[in-house]
Amino acid sequence: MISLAEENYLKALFNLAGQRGEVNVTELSKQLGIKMPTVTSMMKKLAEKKLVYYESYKPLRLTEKGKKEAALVIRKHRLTEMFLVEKMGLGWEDVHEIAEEVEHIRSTAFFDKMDELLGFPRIDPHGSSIPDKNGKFASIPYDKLCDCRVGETVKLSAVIHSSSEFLKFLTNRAIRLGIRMKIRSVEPFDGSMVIGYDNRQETLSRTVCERLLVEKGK
Amino acid sequence: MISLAEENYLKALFNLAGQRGEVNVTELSKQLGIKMPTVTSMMKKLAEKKLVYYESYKPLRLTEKGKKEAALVIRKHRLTEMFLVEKMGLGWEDVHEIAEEVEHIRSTAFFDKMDELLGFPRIDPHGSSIPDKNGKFASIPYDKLCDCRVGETVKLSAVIHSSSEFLKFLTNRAIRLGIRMKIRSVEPFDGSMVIGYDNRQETLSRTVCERLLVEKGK
DNA sequence: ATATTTTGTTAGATCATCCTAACATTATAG
DNA sequence: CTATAATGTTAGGATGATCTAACAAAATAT
Ligand SMILES: [Mn+2]
Ligand SMILES: [Mn+2]
Ligand SMILES: [Mn+2]
Ligand SMILES: [Mn+2]
Repeated sequence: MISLAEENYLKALFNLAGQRGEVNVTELSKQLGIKMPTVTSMMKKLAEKKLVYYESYKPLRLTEKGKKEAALVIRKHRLTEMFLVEKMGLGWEDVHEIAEEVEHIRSTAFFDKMDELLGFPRIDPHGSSIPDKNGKFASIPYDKLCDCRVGETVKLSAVIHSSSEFLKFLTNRAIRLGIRMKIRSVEPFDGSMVIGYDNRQETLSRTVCERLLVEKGK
Repeated sequence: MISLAEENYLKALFNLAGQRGEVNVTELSKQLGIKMPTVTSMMKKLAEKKLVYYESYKPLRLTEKGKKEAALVIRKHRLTEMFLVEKMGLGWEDVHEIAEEVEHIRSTAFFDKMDELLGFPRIDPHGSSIPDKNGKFASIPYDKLCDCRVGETVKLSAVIHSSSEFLKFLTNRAIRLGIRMKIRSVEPFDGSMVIGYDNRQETLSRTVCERLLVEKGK
């Protein structure tokens, strides 16, 4: 049995593990807002449960079992977000906090029903992929908007998971998933971009452009 | 802040407190499946928080604050059950267990949205009253089916909250809220009743009849 | 190559929730 | 009105999840 606290550690490990699949204690500690000694001792416990590979002073890695369990929590989180937006009419900026709690509900029937009512969606309201029941991801390789060139037209497909403030900022500018954006210019000085979409134009800071994931040639 | 465990104690206290409003440690312990010494120490904690009146060897009573907090948990529980049945298509026998977990979600926006989507229902799928946002109940005085006389026709309005086995038993016999039941006869021997409803007739044990709440002259 | 900084671990404590064993009080039955 | 049974409390301990202070190892800078 995996506790609520353990589920949050697994999820954070999964989300922080990049390509290399390695996470530092410091990073994980910051992500969770939990002090390092607490993280270390939890890592030892998760290692006993065969969910994490742990060796002193080495980076943390999830085992296959750990990855699967993490993916199942992420599945519950993202299905919840999708359900809250699609079936309950909440805004994409309001659902993450609620999902952070609902993801720990144990009843699989509850989430299976959400899945069914949603028509088995493969992406959540922020454009992230929803793992299947076996914890398998269908990950689409997006590009960051900030890595695109002047003149390109791209489709906004996902936002890097973030605060409700960021999502409200986007909503205020009518920036939402699916829109086509044309890169009009890039300020070499600070990396901010002038973007055209719909019938408008906005200057977006580099910080913003790093969090917008797009598909080229779409 | 009221913890998940505390919420469960408050809810159990509220549900066990009859007219007299008093609950024994033994009863509460049995209801929650938690040993008596644990209950005693939790009562001391809830007393410090002004949620319960506690004196050694005296029956337990909720304070007004305790009643309100309990009612708010019950509100979340019953709204959830209603939502699961009405908006998600689950059976009335499947929702209690899920609601037992969902009731601890802290987001009020989540439950307010359910309430709104349901059109501000006043009863849950088992016929129990849903408290309002201030924890106020509109309690309708039901009669137990077993207290009705031969020849009476009554409307089934609620079932005393119970196991999914009981609810499946009722469903298997097409017994659901709203049906009219006519008491054909009562077996003096064991109190079982022969009941006519729809176009059928069933003999229901006293145990069953004690759990069916009806309205007379409806 | 050493000194300093950053990162991670150990030791020891707290708090919440639960338990069992032993004891105390209250209620009930002869 | 005692003896017994039922009910409730105290004492002491376990586990899970967290913390701070002190120490150790690894990385970095001079
Ligand atoms: Mn989220
Ligand atoms: Mn969470
Ligand atoms: Mn219920
Ligand atoms: Mn509960």
